[in-house]
Amino acid sequence: MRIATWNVNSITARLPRLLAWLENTGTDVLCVQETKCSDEQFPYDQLRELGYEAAVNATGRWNGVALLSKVGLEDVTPGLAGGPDYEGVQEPRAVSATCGPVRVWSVYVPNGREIDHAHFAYKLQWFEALKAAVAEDAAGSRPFAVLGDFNVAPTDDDVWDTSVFEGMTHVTPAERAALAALREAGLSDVVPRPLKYDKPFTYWDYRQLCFPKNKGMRIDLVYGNEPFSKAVSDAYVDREERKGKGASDHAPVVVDLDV
DNA sequence: ATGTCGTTCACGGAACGA
Repeated sequence: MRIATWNVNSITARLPRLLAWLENTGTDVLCVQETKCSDEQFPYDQLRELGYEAAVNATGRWNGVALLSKVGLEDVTPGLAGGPDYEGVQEPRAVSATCGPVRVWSVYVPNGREIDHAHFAYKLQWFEALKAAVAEDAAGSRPFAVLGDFNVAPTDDDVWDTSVFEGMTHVTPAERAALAALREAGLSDVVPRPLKYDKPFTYWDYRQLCFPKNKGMRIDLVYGNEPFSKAVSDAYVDREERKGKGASDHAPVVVDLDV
């Protein structure tokens, strides 16, 4: 079974590439982030033609997540129970479902913006709620994973230049402690292999030729429980998908499982 | 170069988020 996560930065803008990528890779389950569309705008029909059911939590211009599956889609739960509001609203940043033998979450963790911004406190609260919401499945015997854009680089090796990130979000001890808490709950980081260069970056800013210069970060993560992690036969970043015109600023992370 | 994208609002280009 092939499972992947991809922040597409608008599923509408990315649809031709998304459909081609799904066909070419034969992905069974895809966790999508930043759909940037409403439920009405979601391309259910085109995806169904390729054999995918979709579970969607999306409201419009910002955020939005989905799960695409051709191996079943049961017990769909949109949202993060107990999660914080931001400016009075529960943003669409999580959706979970059972896809065949695996229980899966697609998450888009808040960015945080600046360390002293209210969005940063919101990010940390969101992580707390996520840990509480997944604890039971993380400790369970069914293969379980949280996949998505975590907006945190787990270690200094996961950014292209640590000096650039001093005083910035994505690398702070508080954010890394939030990831550590998820690991303590029974999840482990399924680190993909890079297809080129030495580090498995998953995101490169559109600006300043970051991708050609490989000024990237690893912020799209796969956090699996023990039964999931044991079943992993391969994991890689599909950096080819970051190339060329019409690319997202994130590359897909692909995981192959023996389940 | 705050150098790129994507969306919205509203109908060209700014504002916003990432």
